[in-house]
Amino acid sequence: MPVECREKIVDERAPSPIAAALLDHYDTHARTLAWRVPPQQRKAGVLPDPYRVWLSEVMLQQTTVAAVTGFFNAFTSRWPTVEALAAAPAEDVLAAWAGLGYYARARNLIACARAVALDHAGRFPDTEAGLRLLPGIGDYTAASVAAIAFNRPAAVVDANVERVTARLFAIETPLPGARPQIRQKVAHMLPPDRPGDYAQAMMDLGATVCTPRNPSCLLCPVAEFCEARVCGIAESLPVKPPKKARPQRTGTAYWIELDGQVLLVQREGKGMLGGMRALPDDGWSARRNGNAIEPVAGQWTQVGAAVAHVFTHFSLTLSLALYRGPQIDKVAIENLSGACWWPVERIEEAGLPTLFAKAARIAIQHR
DNA sequence: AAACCGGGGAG
DNA sequence: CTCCCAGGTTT
Repeated sequence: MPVECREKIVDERAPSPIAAALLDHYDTHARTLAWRVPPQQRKAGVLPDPYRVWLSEVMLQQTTVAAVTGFFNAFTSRWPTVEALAAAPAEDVLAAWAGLGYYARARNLIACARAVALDHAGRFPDTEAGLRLLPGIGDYTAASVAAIAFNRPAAVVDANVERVTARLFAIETPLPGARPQIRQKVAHMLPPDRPGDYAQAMMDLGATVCTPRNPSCLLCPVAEFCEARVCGIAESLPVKPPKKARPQRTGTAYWIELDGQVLLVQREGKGMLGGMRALPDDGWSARRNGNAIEPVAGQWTQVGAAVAHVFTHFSLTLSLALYRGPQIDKVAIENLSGACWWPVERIEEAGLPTLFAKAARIAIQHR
């Protein structure tokens, strides 16, 4: 990198002109999102409901705005308050989460709602440290709820903020090693009067302008301060560690239908798709292929390579086997762990994760 | 520090 | 196809 690129563009001791420019841009270009208060109210100093901020932040963990919006609206319509969510049966909440992924979030969501309702009289802690103690709330979520819902001066660092900050200061240290430096920069620029808007302004910029590929530097409100842009290296930042190869696994799921009902199981509480309803399967996992052993003896019809599905750390080719009889002894089959019969006509309401929802769709076509 | 944990949209 | 997303928990 040329030496002149190392010169600081901004005097870090003064109130940050970067933050000021970000806030100005946010005031006119903020995204309209379901969990935000309307601009009119926001400018009048109205803060959003902490329950809605928390719920949105948990849903948004490693998940795009587009994927979250429908789930957020469904959850807040059905459970308008943290007390309502805390009082809901866990299986209802897990079923409502089906399709959103990372199901440990849903399990922690329930635990957190109940902790807030029972241990905190239904009020979310209003400090970063207090929030950080709750299940499913890590450094990022604690900071974001503290800043956005309570206007606390917390440094909010998500993947957007990492990218924006790495570029602004031309930080070439690979992630995650660069995080302490990034956090320091974010904290140093933080405007004490508007921490929540500052956090959201950074995230909006990362989502709409300072994008991973083809950033729109010509439209960027802080382009004049951006060291990476000056050096022509914006698109190459932040530097990320190399990804690992994804193993390919095979497995089988089993469709056992009798009298208009299909046999579902509830998966073990932890691990892959933990706690979710599912079709019985042959024990496939990220570590190994399934054993292809049918759960009960009988006549089966194979639907080979029915579903191709990609998880974070492995790919799965799921075969499907349909039971053809003879009539199953219901008492015997119900000995399968977590087994229950579910009406096929209401399969959409079972809350199957996407993998099994795909398999069910194929099974219904082939029965 | 590294592994584990979903799913979908963008390019 | 590859990349990445308002990360947290566990080992």
